[in-house]
Amino acid sequence: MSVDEELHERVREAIKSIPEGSVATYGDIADLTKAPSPRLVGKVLAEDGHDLPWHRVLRANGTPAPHLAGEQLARLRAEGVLADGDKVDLRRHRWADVVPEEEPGLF
DNA sequence: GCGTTGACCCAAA
DNA sequence: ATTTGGGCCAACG
Repeated sequence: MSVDEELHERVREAIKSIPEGSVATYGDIADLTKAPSPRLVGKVLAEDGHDLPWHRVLRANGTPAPHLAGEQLARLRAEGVLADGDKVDLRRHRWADVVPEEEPGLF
């Protein structure tokens, strides 16, 4: 297995792990999977994201990617994730609960 | 090796 | 809030 393929799988796994009603940013996934860059996450989704809950992946500011905005927002709305216009409340829905990162105290 | 093109991110103006 | 510019990584011609 090449490193590239493992990364590809890790990214997919991470996205599969996003619980319903929660969302994550490309940057978060990239960080969790140790991806070299968030762009790679986008590429993976573009190529092999058809069977993944890609609609739970948003950009850093809480807005979905331009071309998917309509579909993505519709799906999220169906899961109970309401958005103001195109922006989703990351503070509310961001997937940070089950992240295995060490928590430096609080705040 | 170089220029282009992305489901990106951030800081500054 | 929007635009601009820089950084980022991989794939393609």
